[in-house]
Amino acid sequence: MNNPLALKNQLCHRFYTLSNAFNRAYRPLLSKLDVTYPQYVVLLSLWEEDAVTISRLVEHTRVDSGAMSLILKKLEKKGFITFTFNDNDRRSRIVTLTPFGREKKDEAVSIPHQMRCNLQNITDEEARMLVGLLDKLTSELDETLCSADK
Amino acid sequence: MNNPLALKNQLCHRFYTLSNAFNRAYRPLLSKLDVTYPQYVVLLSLWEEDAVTISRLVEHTRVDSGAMSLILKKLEKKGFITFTFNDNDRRSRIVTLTPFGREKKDEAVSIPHQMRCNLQNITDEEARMLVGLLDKLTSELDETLCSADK
DNA sequence: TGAATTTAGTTTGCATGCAAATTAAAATAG
DNA sequence: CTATTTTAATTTGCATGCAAACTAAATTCA
Repeated sequence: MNNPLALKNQLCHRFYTLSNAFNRAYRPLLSKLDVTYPQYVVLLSLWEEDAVTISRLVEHTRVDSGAMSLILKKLEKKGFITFTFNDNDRRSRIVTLTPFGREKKDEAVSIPHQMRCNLQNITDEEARMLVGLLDKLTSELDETLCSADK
Repeated sequence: MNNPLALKNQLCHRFYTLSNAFNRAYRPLLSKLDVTYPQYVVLLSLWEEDAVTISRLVEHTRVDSGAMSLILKKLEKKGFITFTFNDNDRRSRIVTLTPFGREKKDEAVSIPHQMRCNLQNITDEEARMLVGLLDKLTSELDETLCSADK
C-alpha cells in the first residue's frame, strides 16, 4: 500500500469494474427477455411482490426514482406491467404485472443458474463470505450517505 | 435460497447497489477537484503513469473507450491534461498531465483516507479478504466475457 | 507493392444514475 | 379550516456505459 492513490489500491474501482462487468455478463442472458439489467431488477422485485407502489419498488430495487419512471414506462410499453390508480393515496400509482409479465418469470428462472455457471471457480463458501462482506459494506455506506443528508 | 430469483439472493444486485453507493459517496469528496468519479479514475491512472496513449488509459482504468473520448475532452477543457501527437503511430495520441493536473494530486491524496473513514466498521482484515474475493470474481467474469466474444 | 485486415480513436443512439426543479395531493400546524 | 410542509412521481440536464458504425493509419498478406 505504498501509494494510496494507486488504482490497484482502490476498493471503489473494483466495484466500478465489477458492476460494469456484471452488467455486460447479464446482457446476453437478458436479451431473450428483451430487458436491460435495471428493468430485470424491477421485474425480480415484482415477481416477489406484485401490485406495489412505485416508491415501494424504488425502495426494494434501489433503482433511482427518476430512472424508475422511465424504466416503468418501458416495461409498460413492452407489456410486462400496467398502472392502476391508488384510491388510498391519489398521488401514487400501483404497478401490477400483466399475465404476460407473470409468465416471463418462467423464462427467467434459469438466469441465476446460468450466471452462477460463469463463476465456476468461486466456491459456495466464498460466495457466502462475499455476500456477508458486501452487505456489511452496504450498510456502512448507507449510514455515511444518510448522515451526509443532514 | 428458496427463491433463486429473490433480489436478496442476487450477488449482482449487491454490486449494482454498491457501485452506485460508492459513486454517491465519492461525489462530495471529488467536488473540490471538480471531477466525476470516472474522471478521477483517469487522473489516478495518469498520476501513476503519465504520458500514455489513450488505449493504455482504457486498459488501465477499464473505462469504456467511447466514454473515454468524452472524459478526456472534459479533462482537457478543465486544464488537467493535454494531447500530443505520437510520432511512432499517427493513429494514436499521447495524454499528458499539465502542471495544473500534476499539482492536483496533492489535493487528492487525502481522498482515499476520507473514504476509508466512512467505513469504520470494516476491519483491515475484512477489507483485504474483500479485495481478494473481488479480484477473483473479476478474473472469472473477464474470462466469461472474453470467451463470449468468440 | 497493392489489397485486405487490423488497430486506435471518435461518433452516435439508447438506457441509465443522479441532482434539482416541478407538480399534485396528502399530512400537519396553528 | 386554511396555510405550511411533506410526500409521490415526473421531468430535465448532464455524465457515463455500451454496442455499433465509422475514419484514418498501420499491418499483414498474397
